[in-house]
Amino acid sequence: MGTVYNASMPELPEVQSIRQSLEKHLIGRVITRVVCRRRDVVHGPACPKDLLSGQRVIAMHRHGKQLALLSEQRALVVQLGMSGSLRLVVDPSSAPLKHDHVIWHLDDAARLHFHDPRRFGGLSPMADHACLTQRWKKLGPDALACKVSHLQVKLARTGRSIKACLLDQQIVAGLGNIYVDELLYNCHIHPQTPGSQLSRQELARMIRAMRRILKSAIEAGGSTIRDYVNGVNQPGKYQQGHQVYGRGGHPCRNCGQQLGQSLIGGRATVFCPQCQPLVEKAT
DNA sequence: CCTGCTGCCTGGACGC
DNA sequence: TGCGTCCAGGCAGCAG
Repeated sequence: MGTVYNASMPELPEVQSIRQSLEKHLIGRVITRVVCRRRDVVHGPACPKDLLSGQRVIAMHRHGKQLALLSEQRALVVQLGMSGSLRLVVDPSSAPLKHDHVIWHLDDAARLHFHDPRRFGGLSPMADHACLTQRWKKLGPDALACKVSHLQVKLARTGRSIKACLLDQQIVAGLGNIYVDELLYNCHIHPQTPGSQLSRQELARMIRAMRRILKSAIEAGGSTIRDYVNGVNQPGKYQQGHQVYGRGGHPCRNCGQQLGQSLIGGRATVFCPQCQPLVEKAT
């Protein structure tokens, strides 16, 4: 293998796995106390009530890569960035880890720890549910619910590469570097293809592939690149399904040609030059 | 408005 | 062994 990656890189499937693993432990619990060990991971106000202290968790939602804990009145958005995780800690004697920045104490004696060594993630308190709705309205639709017509409209007049477009959370929410590369490989589309050049048919194929790939990744519990685990310490298995990510310079599993690696849309990008040719289209 | 680029941040890999 | 350097990437902010 080439580069060994050292981050969990939570994208939609990983965030969904975390949500699914935590939901049953958190919903219905009252947060008795919140300990904020690093103020700067909270964006905006960080009073105990902003972090849901004294409130009952009534739901856990997800949009794209963002999670939200909801109480009766408020909400708290959790963004994992690229190294963030949420961990349910049941053993009352276990000490917090070095980068456990926020700890929620629950009424059943369990705790929820927000851990984020690189601090690209963070927490955003929402005064009410409407604020959360408004925040998520600014993002594109969740990748699992994205419609062909939406992509067609958003990409119609853009000059950006399809890779940059799919990474843009305002166009579609939930994809990161891993799943965009996997998706484009699956669809035989070169990552540098201008977004506006894709036909409705190609976009329809892309959306079907997006759902298929994300769903199987969720079923596999996400991708564990190095140390990713869901909320209750289980790793994912989808990394075994990766066709291109982390395989730059290795043979394509479809045609055998060496996979190319370059910087596209500001990101390290792996693709097969033979299976994903850059098609020049007359304008 | 649109787009691309920079910097934030840590720790694992690698070279000397 | 230890130290310095590079690199990964989501996202906000900024410049052209």
